[in-house]
Amino acid sequence: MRKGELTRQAILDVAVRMARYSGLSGLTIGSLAAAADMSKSGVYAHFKSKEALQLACMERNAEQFIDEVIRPALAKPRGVARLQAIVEHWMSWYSHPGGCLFLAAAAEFDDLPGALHDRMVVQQRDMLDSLARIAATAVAEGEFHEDTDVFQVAQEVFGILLSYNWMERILRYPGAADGAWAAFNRLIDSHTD
Amino acid sequence: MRKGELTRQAILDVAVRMARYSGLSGLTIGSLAAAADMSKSGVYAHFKSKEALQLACMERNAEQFIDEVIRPALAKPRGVARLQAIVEHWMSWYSHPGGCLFLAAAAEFDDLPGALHDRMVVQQRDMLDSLARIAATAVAEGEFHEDTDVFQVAQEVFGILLSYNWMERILRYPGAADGAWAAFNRLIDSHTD
DNA sequence: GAATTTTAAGCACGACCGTGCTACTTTTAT
DNA sequence: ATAAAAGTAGCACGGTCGTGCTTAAAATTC
Repeated sequence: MRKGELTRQAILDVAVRMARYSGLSGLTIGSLAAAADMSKSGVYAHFKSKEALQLACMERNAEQFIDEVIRPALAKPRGVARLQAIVEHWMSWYSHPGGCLFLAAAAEFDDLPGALHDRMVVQQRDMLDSLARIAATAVAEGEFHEDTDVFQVAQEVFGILLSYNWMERILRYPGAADGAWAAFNRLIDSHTD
Repeated sequence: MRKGELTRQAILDVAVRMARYSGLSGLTIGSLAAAADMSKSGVYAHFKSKEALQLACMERNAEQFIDEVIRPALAKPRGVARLQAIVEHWMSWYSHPGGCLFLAAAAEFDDLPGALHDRMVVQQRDMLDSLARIAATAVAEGEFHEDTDVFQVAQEVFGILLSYNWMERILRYPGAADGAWAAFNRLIDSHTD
């Protein structure tokens, strides 16, 4: 019982790493088995279907995101410092080899029905909510104006992150990070004055 | 000779529409043939390979983008008005059924080598350059400060567009458009004051 | 209208897909 | 140590993939 869970996690680690390159749909059980040094049926037995495997990848990826982005940010003091911390770690997150699986999943399933789509939307909403919640601490601490729309802040911060991702890893534009921080600082200023 | 080109274009129209949902990798010749009411080999004969078909889709999509986004913007007077116009049409572009093929391609090929990746990067760069070039007209017209970094503006505008796309079509957040325009206006203000 | 080129379908190929079943080996519990 | 359970591989299935070749129909040119 314990051994099984162990290899299951090992498989998932490989699967997530592969899916960052090929996407969740591009992931195949055959190539995954080869990469994990197992037989196809050996891998398959751990997930009752391909869709279950894909969903498990999404969950595993979300756990990693929490570990690498959310938790480090929550360790910082509430307010702007925490907001800056999450942006910082988020930018590092984007530089994972193969790219961000959240973004890949969003592009893959954005207009297709199904369980994968639904889970993806929930995860995206959770990520946005994390940003909004942290922005709210800046309001509570008196750093942001009382009437700040924290969802607006979340949307704009997310935009900064997304365009950073594009400029950095697709266009390989050297000024991507500087540009992102400049935009971020102006955003903060406009809400603190 | 003429009839062939005609059906080729018809096939491409269907292909692009399908690829908006499934992505360029998810597009298969079998399903494309079915959707175009042709045999697999009939479709295949118009493109010597799957990769060629995918590249042709990218080109066709780019043409449409120029027609629906770039050209309408260029019809507006140089400067902020033109910048606002391109954002407006760009936002409409994103609401195509299935989503934006540029974004899908970027997510699919961002870290994979090959001709599709290379073409995708060029197209993304062209889009960014269009934004920067229009921002430059705002500088030339004296609306933006002399020392404005037009690539910085392009990056930020692109971020606004990307996050709008996410909020609107994935999260279905009703305030997405308002949020995007609020961010846009603040961006303009900070460069004009 | 005849000759020729272009377009499309039929068909077959090897490969790989997701999925199950069966049998054997390894791990766990007694 | 033995019995039970869990994990893994082998193998086979129907299906679809991209790709080519061959042949009939259609469109174009003379």
